[in-house]
Amino acid sequence: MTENTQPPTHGSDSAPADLPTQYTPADVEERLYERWVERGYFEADAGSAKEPYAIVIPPPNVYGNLHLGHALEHTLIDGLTRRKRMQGYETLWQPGMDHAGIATQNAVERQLAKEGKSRHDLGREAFVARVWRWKAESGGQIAGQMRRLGDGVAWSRDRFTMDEGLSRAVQTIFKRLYEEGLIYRAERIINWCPRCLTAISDIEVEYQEDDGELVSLRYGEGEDSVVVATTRAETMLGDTAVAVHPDDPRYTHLVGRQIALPLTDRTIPVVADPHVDPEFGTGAVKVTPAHDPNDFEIGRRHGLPQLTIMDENAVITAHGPFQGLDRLEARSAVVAALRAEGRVVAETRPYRHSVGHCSRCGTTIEPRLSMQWWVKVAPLAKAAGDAVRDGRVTIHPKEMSSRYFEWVDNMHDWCISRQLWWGHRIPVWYGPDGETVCVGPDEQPPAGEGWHQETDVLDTWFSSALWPFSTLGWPEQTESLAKFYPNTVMVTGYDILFFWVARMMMFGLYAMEGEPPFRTIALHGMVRDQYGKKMSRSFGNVVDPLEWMDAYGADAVRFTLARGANPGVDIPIGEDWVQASRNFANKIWNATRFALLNGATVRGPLPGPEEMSATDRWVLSRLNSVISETDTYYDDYQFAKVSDALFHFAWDEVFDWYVELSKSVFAGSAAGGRSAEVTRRVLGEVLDVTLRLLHPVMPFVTEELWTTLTGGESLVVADWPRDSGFRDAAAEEEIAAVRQLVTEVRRFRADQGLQPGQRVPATLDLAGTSLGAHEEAIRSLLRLQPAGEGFSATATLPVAGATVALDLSGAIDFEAERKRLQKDLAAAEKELAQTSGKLGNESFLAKAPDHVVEKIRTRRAAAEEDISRIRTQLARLP
RNA sequence: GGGUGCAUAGCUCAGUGGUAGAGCGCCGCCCUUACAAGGCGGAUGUCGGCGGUUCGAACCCGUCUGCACCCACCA
Repeated sequence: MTENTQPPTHGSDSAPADLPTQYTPADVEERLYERWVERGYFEADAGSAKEPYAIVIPPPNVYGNLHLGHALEHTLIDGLTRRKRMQGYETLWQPGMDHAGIATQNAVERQLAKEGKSRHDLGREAFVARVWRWKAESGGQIAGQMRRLGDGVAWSRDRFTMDEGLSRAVQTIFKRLYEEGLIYRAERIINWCPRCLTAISDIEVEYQEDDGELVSLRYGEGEDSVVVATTRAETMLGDTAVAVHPDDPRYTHLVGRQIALPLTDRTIPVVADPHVDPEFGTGAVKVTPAHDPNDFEIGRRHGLPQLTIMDENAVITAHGPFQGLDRLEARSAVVAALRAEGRVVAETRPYRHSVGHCSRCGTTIEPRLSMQWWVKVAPLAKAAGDAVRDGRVTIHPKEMSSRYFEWVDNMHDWCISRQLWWGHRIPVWYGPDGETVCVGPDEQPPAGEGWHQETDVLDTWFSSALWPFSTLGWPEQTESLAKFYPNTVMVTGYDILFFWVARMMMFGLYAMEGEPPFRTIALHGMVRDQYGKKMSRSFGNVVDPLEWMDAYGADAVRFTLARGANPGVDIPIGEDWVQASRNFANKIWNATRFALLNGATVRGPLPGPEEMSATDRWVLSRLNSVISETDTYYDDYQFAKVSDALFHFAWDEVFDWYVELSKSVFAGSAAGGRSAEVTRRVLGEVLDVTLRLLHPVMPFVTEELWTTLTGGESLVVADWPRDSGFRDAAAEEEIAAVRQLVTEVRRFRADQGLQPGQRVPATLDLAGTSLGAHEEAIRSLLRLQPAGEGFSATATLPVAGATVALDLSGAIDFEAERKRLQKDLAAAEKELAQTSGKLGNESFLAKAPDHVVEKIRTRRAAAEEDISRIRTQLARLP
């Protein structure tokens, strides 16, 4: 590794030609990642005396693949942890995966379906064994993708929500909650997915506007009849009442009476319930307590029977002609039957309304009465809200807090039981005489005739909620737990604020004696396509990050994502943008290559300010500003700004100007006394620091270049740069003047149609400016030739206090120049008028702060100068 | 029905009171010996509409319009 670390000597022909002219990610990524892992850089030592910095990975679903959203999340987490590691923290990026109960089970069931089998053919045990086998393959894929991305995770600590330790954690907390009455079993209306055949929680239901039909039905006869409306006509078979508002005069005569329910031989009561909105529809509501959550509540209030008319497949079980029909078939059949009886009032009407769908399979949810396990969330949610309210936990960006509170403050009890096979089986045993025993991790389940374990498993988010401490060994009081809990930051998408973040807060605070699971929640947005559209399989705009990494390298993908990552805001990304980042990586590569070819070095102390030229002092002044800026943005999770600041500093300042200005020094033509030695050292310094600053976001290309440039061991364990405090405003101004001069003359050249490479005889009068030292550099950048004998200027440009006289050999296009100058003059005159207007305004002078007035004065002076300069130039034109 | 946010260059977005910015795209000229995945130069905006506050508004206030998202047990 040290062969190519000797900075080559200037002028040597054996300069490091071993660096190819283009950066090829495939040549370095795998090699570097292997090296990092082998050397254990990413492992975290719980026994270390260093201050801890811990982030847990939002565990990817084990059955899945990493998509761009993961790539974003991992880029941000990796960036944060790499920087902190460089800053000397004991850094843990905890890896792991989630068993993703329902999603994984569905995926494996689909697989089985292809073989013509169902999970019931295998039986529970064999099915679960099969999922485990599949987990081994699929999980390996995800790990591979993470390595490709460069994720600096502590692989030795890899965890899985279903592994033994985490299962113990689940059992432990379940038992505690159960014993404290915070977990209970109750029969209620739940969201039932008739395809997945399980209950799901409220947040697993996605509401969509669906087209349905609203049917108005007449119940009862004559005076005693009432019209109700429904979009789910089949549920009328389970109606056990009609409800009206207590104060509704239209129905007072009916309250308490029985009316006939069509299609059945039953009569049902009319009840008065304040829940009914008299303004809505007819002001009368059919009540189906077993199939609608509202009706369930009304039924409870009035002691109504709960009549279940469908089975778990949403097939009608009620006897009669509808038995055996699916709910949708039954819907039209019921409407037809009612119509035949003249019960349908007016025409049915198309009706767009919000309908719940299973977030896993899209099937329409069927509210269903059933016995389930619940977490009583009120006390837990209260604590979770308070931790943010009192500032123990901070949410970034803070606007997202309101969403968090909205949910935490209005949370209903959490249905945690799932009628699935893949997941943590609920540790409760039922006895022959109706006993119920909750079994802790180290306890033997009750033995004997008639005992059996609950068949339901837990909601997958139950174990995810323990993630920040279960991964650290809880319930054991491990060294890791002591060191890395609470985690420093939770980096995740705002879409799982409710699913996951709020629940980690609840369980973390509960299990860890009031210590929240993390200090800060940093929320990122969703990755979208280049037009800002959501990526979805059905729309066909989903991108596999691996494809882009193959084509442009991991750094390019990472940099693109980071550059778009404004806190909490969605991130559009297109392939063009990844290309642009790849170009940036290549630019860094070549700038470093240039530096190496010219003997840039990091050895030896940095020369003192007095030994350096203004160019050197300028770039170092800027460098230190950028270090400080980078820190500020990182500490505020402003990844877009970090990336943007570094991009512009590196490209626009270092590569475009410092490197260009140094060329004349290396060419040995710098007459202004710039020392090549000093320049080599400063260039080495600037690149060294810039590569360090970029490393968290672009780990591969920076590592490869930095080790070559400095001979250092690795950027992963290198020190993070510190702002030395060095600033040189005078040098910054001086270089700004050089840039202005060069740019303006270039513009003139371009306007005159001069070939960029064409050398033009010229004199450069820098008297009266402080730019004397830059003469050679300016000449070289502007392709100016020394003016020989008999030089005669055809164009003279006063710029930035200097004068450039050029011999264009008669090629000058005076008209074009006159036009341009006139345009500039107009702009300058407008500026003068504007600034003069302000300065002539009493109120402005009286009320504006001094620095603003001063600025306007400066602008006016500049405008005046410009005007006289341009007039001079115009006057010189023939 | 509530809540939050957004409307700025062709596209995607920064910019919270003092001369309108970036990336990509576009136009022109160049293979100038680190890089054509490059260099240099250029064009482009009534900062969604209307009012108000202010010496001064993309920015603060009101209002209108159009989007987006979240929450909610509207038959």
